[in-house]
Formats: sequence, structure tokens, C-alpha cells
Amino acid sequence: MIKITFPDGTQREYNDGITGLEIAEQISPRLAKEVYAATVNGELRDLTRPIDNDATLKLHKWEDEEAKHAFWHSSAHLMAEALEAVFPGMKFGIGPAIENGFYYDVDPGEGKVITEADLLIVENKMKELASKNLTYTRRNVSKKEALEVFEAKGDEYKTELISELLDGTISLYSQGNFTDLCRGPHLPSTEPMKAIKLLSIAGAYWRGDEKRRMLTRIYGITFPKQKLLDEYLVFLEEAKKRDHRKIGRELELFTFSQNVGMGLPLWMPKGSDIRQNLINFLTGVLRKRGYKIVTTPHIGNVNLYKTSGHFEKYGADSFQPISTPQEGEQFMLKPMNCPHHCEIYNATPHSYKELPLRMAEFGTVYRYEQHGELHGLTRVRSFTQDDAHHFCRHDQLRAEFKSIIELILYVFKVMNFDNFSAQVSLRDPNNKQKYIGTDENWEKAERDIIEAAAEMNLKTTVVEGEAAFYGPKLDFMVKDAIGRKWQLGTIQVDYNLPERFELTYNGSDNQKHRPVMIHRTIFGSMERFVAVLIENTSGKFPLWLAPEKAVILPISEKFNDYAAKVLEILNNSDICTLIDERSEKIGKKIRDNELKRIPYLLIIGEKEVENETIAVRKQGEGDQGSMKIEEFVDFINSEIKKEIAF
RNA sequence: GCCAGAGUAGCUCAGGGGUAGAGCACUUCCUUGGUAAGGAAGGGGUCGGGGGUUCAAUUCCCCCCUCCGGCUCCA
Repeated sequence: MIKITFPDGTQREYNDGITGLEIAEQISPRLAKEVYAATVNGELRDLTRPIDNDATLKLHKWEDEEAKHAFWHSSAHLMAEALEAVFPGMKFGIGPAIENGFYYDVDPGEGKVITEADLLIVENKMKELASKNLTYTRRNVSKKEALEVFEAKGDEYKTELISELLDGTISLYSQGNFTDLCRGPHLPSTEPMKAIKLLSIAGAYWRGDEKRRMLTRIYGITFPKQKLLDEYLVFLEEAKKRDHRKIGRELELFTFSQNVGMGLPLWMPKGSDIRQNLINFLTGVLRKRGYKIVTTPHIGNVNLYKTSGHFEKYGADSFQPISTPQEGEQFMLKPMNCPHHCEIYNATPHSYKELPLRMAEFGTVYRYEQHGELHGLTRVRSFTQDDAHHFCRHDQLRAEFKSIIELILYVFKVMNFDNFSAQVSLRDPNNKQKYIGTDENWEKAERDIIEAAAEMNLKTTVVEGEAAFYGPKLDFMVKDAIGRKWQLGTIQVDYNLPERFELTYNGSDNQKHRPVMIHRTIFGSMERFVAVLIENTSGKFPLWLAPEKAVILPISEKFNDYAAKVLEILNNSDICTLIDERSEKIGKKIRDNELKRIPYLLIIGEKEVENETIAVRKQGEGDQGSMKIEEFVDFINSEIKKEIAF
């Protein structure tokens, strides 16, 4: 007999070799139908794998990520079987579960392509196979045997993967007519896969290496109930409506023109107002926190970037330098603000007493992004960073770093961004030549970041190989409407630029010392930030950011004179207000202006003219009753104050 | 840059080898109204660009551009 301990602490005895599924069945047949995987002694496993010793056991239902993972991983195998049935000779790369569903990278063979039209055929085949309730079986094999299986099949991708595995750790999973190299775990059978949908098709380099063959990646998702799939598809539809590119066009916030060039955003008046509201807000915050605002040119001498190291690292992948016509001096479009800021630092001598020095700029930079990368406002070739550089003494670094974390959290709170994640990005320990600087400085900088984040109780994930070439960083990521993660704020420790630019300060010992630099942004770029803001709010901006605060809707043209008077008062009170004088009925005017997401609709008719009031209607919430004009001005101002006071 | 798909009016989209379509938006007129779509008329297109096939191409073929979904990249 073995003793099984459940998550609530209760213990029960079972026969040796009992499976998680059998335990679930003994608890209740219904539970057995709802569990998809088990964690045994902390290890995620198949439900059908025997348990031989005393163990802790957690059974995973759909709500658990572990269950979804097994469900979708098994679905990827099912898709592979269907692909093999529909396209004989198909070769298989990798096919993992992902956050929402699964994919499989496949090679249909030389000259053959899989198109979107094929997805339905494969999907139907999957449904047919799933309805057969195929069971998943696990088999441990030797490396030799594993290689033989896939060599026989002619699947060079699998043999490449196996050749890198350790003998004794290799398992194969089979269902129906399909066998795959896989660590598992998997569902007991295809029986729970009630709803299946293949979503899209894309190219993906084998092993993420652009020098290797491009495979065809097929994305899909499955659910235990049709209703869940329907809900997911509705979610995707709703997300599309929040796409900042769509809302940006509808609300006339920004545009792109082929005549200007791809990836070069044109801010229209309303978008520009939002952008300016953000800049004004942040400038106020920065001044309170001791930042000095600077302004630098959009170009800089090539030598500046040779000094910084950016030219060596990115020169070939940048907009190429422009030259002066007579001297042939070369200038680059500014890809970064930091070298300019270093030069400002160097323009005057510095005492240890004046550090930390915090230098901020809303600096527009230009980077050549590959054309397939461009994406609305989130990935562009010209963008304005809310950039700042902190020059500090080593003994100030930790406190300075922490104060920036605090600042970012504050700004995100004002913005109502509560679903961000924080990522510590370290250098790739196996690929150190990608980075500049000494091991000692890197180790110090990485330790500084990890410890500062810990001291701020910031929950982070740590990713190796994601650091900037000159230093490690702490990134703040926010998701867009359909769950893609974008980096907004970033804090980067840099010991290298101070060396390269020979930055110094006079210490209390009257000797020259090297300061350390922190690069940081909060919004990241105005472009990306506005994009994420649009998707978070569906274009219903908070009052303080809204480019237009109110619109006056006269019930008929008879009231236009009074409306004009109200308009003048509000605009003179700095409340940007419009007027809708069309000869439309009030219902139509309300609808049209609600769709424009204007925060307040002010309705004016006979009653309002008589009483010198306005009937206030709040966007999305309806009639708020009437107010005197001055009352409304005070009301708006106090609402705005509330929104940005924390 | 790579793989796949798309591009028709300002927007959303239908169509299809032989005179270019709808809804919304826009202009004018009628209507002057009380909290999410009043009515009528009208203007607007080199069907992304360039080649080719054809008596005839927006439609079929080729090349390019841009956009969309991914991959790679992201100072």
C-alpha cells in the first residue's frame, strides 16, 4: 500500500501502482471526467501513469494551467496525426502548448505548401479522430531506439532533437496511428476534445534560427466544451474591435502615409492632444522628482555612436549616415538619446554633492526596423521616448533604481494599468561576446537589479539573453487587446557608457570618480504607450487625457445662439468643447457623439435656455441631470484632479 | 529580411473577361425635434502600381509596393 497526500492535507492509502485517474474515479466518477493531469510529488505527470510510492497528489481540472497545458499539448499531437493523414510524408518539428492553444511546426516537403484553405480539412480530420476516443500511451525508449523510429520515418527534425537528449530520459507518446517524441504529460484519451478550431498559419524558422529552413506553423485551440470555444472566438472578435489601429483611424488620432514612408506615424490633432496631455502630466511629475529636462538634436555625428558602441553593434542595421555636402562629415539619425545626454553631462564639471543627476528628454529617435516588423504604433521607425538618464555614485545606485521602480508603479497606477508584468533581462551566459563591458561590471549590475526589485517586493520573471548589449534591465510589459506583450517602461543599469564617454565627478577625496548610469523610460515610447492605452480603454480615454472633453448638442437650431455662448465659456475655461449644430434629431446627435467617445454630451433646449443651465450626459452612463455652466466647469476640473491625484 | 494571406468610394465590405455596387460618412434640400440611427436628392473610384495574355482586364498570369497574421530582430 502507498500513502497519498492531497493538497488539503488529507491522506489516503491505495494499492501500489494506482494511477491518478483511478484515484479520481474512486473519489467520484464525475471528477474523473473533469481532470486532465496530475502533479505527483511536484512533478507534472500523465493521469494514467502508475504511482509506486508514497506521494503528494494534485489532480488538475480545466481551471488549472497545468490541465490546459496537457489538454493543448495532446491536441497538438492530434493535429499532427491529422496532418499526417491528410498530407502523407509530412515532417514534424516541435508542437507545444502555448498560452492560448497550441501550434505545430511542420515541413510539408520541398515545393509543397499548406494554405489556410487546408486548415478546415485538417480540422475536420481532427474532429473525426477525436471522436474515436484514441488513448495516449507513453513509452520510455533508449536513445538508439528513438533514433531508429524517426530515421525510419525520415524525420530529420525529430532525429536532430533526439541527438541532443540524454539517453535514459527519452519518452515517446502514441495515439491512434501517430507517435511523437515527447516529455508529456498527456490526456488519457482524445475523448474530452469536444471543440476544435484551427486558427492560423504562419512561417517559423526551425529552432528559431533565421539561417535554417522555414517551417509552416499551424496554430489551433481546443476546448472540452463547444461553449468555451464559442466564448473564445467572441473574445477574439471583441479584441479586434479594440485594436488601436482601427480605433486610431475611427477617432482620427493618427495615420500613416505611403508618401511619408512606412512606420512613420503622423499624429493627427486629437492624437497629438492626447500625446501632449501625457507629456505635460509626466513633465510635472518629473520636475517634482528633481529631473532636469533637456533637448537634443535629431541627428548626431557618426563618431558619437562609435564612442557609445551603438555604431559597431547596430550601424549596419540603422538608417545609413547622411553627409554634409562639402566636408563629407557623417551624421546619423539619432537612434538613442543617451550619447547626447552624456555630452551634456560632460559639458560641466560635477561634484559628488550634485549627484544623482537626473536628465530627462522627450526625445524622438529613428530606428530601422525590418519591414515585416512594423505594427501600428507599437513598432515604428520614428518614435518619441520619455527617456531619462540618472548619473549617480555607486553608493546611490540601489536607492536610485528603487525610486525609478516606484515612479513607474505610480504612473501605471494613474493610467490604470494593473495587469503588467515585470521582467529582469540578463545577458546570455553562453554568448558573452554579444555584450560589451567586463564580467565584473555585468555581475554587479545584474545583482543590483535583482536585489532592487526584490527590495521593492516587485514580482519578476528572470530571462537570460534578453539584456541590452551594454547592460541588464528590468522591463515592464503590458498586454495588448489580443494578449501580445509589449515592453513599455524599462530600467537599465549601465557601467559602460560612463567609461566610454569618460564621465567623471569629483569625490569628497577631491579625486576623479566614474559615475554609474541608469537608463530608464516609463511610457517607453509615446507611440507604443498611446497604442496600449487605446487598447486598454477602447478609445474611451479618461477625462484628463481626452482630446475633447465635451460636445454641445442643441435640440434644435433655435438654441444655437445659447449653445454658442456656452461653447465660448467652456473653451475660455480651458475645457475643450465642440458643438454639433447639424439639423439632426437629438437621438442621432447623441448616438454619433457617443461613438466618438466624447466624455460629456451637453444637451441644450428650451428649459436650459430659460434656466441658463446645461443638461449633462456622461458618455456610456446617460443623463446626469442639469447644471449651471460654472458648476459644470468646476465639476470637470475636480474630476480631472481626482483622476491624476494619487 | 523570411513564410502565408489580403488590397474595389473617406470607412466597412459585396461583385466579377464586356457602362463599377451597397451601407455608413460627406454636400444640398425638407424636417426643428428632449437623451443611442427622421426623410429626399446629389457628389465621390485609373478597382494599390507596373508589365503581359486578350478584340476587350478591376477580373486571368508575372513583377513590385503596402497592409494583415506569424517567424527572426528590437540600442
